[in-house]
Amino acid sequence: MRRILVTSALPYANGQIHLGHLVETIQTDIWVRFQKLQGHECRYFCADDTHGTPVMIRARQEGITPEALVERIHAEHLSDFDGFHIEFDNYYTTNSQENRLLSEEVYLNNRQAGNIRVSQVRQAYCERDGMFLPDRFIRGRCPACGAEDQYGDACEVCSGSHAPLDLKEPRCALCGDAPVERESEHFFFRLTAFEPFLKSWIRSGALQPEMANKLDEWFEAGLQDWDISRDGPYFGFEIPDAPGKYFYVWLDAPIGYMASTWAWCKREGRDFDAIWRRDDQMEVYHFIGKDILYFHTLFWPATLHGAGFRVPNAVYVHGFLTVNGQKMSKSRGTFITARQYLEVLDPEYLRYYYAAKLTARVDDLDLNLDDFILRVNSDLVGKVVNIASRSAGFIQKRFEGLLCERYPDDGGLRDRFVAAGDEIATLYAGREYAKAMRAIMQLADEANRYVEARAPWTLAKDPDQSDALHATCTVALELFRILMIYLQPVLPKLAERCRDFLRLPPFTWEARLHPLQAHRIGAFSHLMERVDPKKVEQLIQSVAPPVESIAQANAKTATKAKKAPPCAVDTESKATASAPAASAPNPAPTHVPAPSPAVTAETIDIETFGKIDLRVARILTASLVEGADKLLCLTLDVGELGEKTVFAGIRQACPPDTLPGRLTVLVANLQPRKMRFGTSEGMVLAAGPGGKELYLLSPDSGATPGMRIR
RNA sequence: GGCGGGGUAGCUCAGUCGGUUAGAGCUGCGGAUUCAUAAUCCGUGUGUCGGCGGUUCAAGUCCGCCCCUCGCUACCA
Repeated sequence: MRRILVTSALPYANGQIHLGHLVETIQTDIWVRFQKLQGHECRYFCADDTHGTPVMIRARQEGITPEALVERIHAEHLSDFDGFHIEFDNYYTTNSQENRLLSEEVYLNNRQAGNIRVSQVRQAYCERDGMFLPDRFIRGRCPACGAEDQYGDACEVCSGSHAPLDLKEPRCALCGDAPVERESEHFFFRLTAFEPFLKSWIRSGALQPEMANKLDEWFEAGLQDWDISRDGPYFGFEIPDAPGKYFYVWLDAPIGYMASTWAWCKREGRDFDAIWRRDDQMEVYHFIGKDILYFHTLFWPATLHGAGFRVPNAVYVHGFLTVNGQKMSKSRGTFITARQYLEVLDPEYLRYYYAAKLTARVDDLDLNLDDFILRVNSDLVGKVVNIASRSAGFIQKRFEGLLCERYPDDGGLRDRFVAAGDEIATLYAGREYAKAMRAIMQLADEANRYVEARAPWTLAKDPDQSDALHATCTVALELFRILMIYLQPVLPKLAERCRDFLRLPPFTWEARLHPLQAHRIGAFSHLMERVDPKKVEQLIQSVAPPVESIAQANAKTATKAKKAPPCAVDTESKATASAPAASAPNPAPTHVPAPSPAVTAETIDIETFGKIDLRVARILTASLVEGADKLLCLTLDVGELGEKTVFAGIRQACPPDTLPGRLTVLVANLQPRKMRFGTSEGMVLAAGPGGKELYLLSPDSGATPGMRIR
């Protein structure tokens, strides 16, 4: 029996779990469940990544302590993962005593070994907020191209990068004050000293070949020592012997894997040292997204090694999730949270769909919702569940639920099913789930062909053929049982329902070797419903952004440089699109909520305002939009500009019959936006938070359609 | 700008060291069947393998240039 420890990356404690996180946790969970099914001891650990500036700032904005914020998010994350049947052995938090002690130990051991050095660093400091500003918390004019309002690290317009202190007219993203330069002492981990170690670790087979190539690129470019300290105020662990200095969140985040293990060890009475201090007791594997490769394949093994801990056996990297071919983004309406999905759809649909598309490589994975419906329905309901559905009835009605006394001659079909298990196991173990699913579906096809060829419905009409009927259905249910064993890692709940129906104890991989004989099954009931396309449509609607923000996103895109650097919204999706701990710890403003209503948006000059062509418009018609529950289709009379068609997300607030004849305000020069229902040629203005609370703007009487508003 | 990954049938993807008429699943279409959640079974694909050029007896598969796309990168992890 192997002893295996598995982790998936730590989700950041600021933000919800979304379908991108789930690529990773589902991939990991399938692997873990498979190993358990094989009879190995396999433990799955994860935690929330809680420290860093974004959490601190958000807590401040919500008026609560970071600890309270982190606790609340922890509960949300746990419930989301649970909803998708992710079975952790422990889901912990990096803001724990275990994590503090381990972080200190990792640091002190490294310091003892001479792997820590101290340097002075000049940084932007905001005197009003009393803190050093991470790159993404400084905004200003790009030193290269002069573009306004750029982040401290990179320009979205010219895609150049720069030092935060080089920004022209810099200001604090929190309060708007100009930051000052201030020098501070920082602690650096001597990553450069670990190059030989890292190179040999990589060659030990710890990485997929394409990722090893990526690391070679980095080696060629030259490693840099790693700044592991941050000045207070900072939500994190204070560094020993260095008052006011804190561990950078990315130092203690992966240590959370160990902390989670430790907490579990205490609970279960297991020996932590045997797991993390020696590498002969347990294999260790990390599942991560490609965005956090750097941390897990350079810093992490190096800090572990430098501190005298064991290093992971392998790091398995997956790609990003796209939705309908596009990166996840709120403005595109492709940003789907775990919660939103669970409100309308069965989690096992998604588990299967992901499994059907996951490989051992780092390719991105596309969730194509049309494909999703077809595939799940066809494979799971049409093929697999159908086998049971079409044979159980006969067993129940004709044989009182009893299978044949001895497993009948099936021409070697069952033997082939059993034998295929070896290859399927190899595919699971190698994370080639897509190939495993294909192999299983081929078996399902065979089973259906078998039933077809034996035509039980014909046998049923002839009393003399009763034995043949009994044999046929016994075989079909046996084949079905084997298929469900193979699918259990992916579909644990369906497998459970099948076991209830077949009246079987929990499956093991070995259980496939022993056919059911003289066994009484329970009554068959629907094991799985088909995906309802209406539900998928409902999901799309629920994540669809309001028309206004579509237009905004569109306008933003239009003004962006050709190589479209991420806009604020996109940045967020990018950060969260893949995995977990991801970009989060790198203090990105992406996790700071929109400005509170008490603060105005960024100041603009009159010229910028002048670019917006606001017009008085008369609403001619207002109609409901088929298939959309928030939209109204308006036709507007805009005087000299003629008539315009606009889709407005105001349906919940404005009964369409109250609108015709009314005057309102139109943004006339907004870039037209193609929507599923037609093209929207502008946007009408309304105030309020949305939903039913929306108030359409009107001009005073006397205004006439087409008048410019200024 | 540099580097890297992609671009193969309506959709999602395979295509090993270059080699017979480029494949699979799903969809669509035609037929069969009716036990089954309108499920199943049989049959059915004339795709400029992103574009152009080159190497070769032979290229989706190698080389060059270009286009599109995603990502990495410029003391930043």
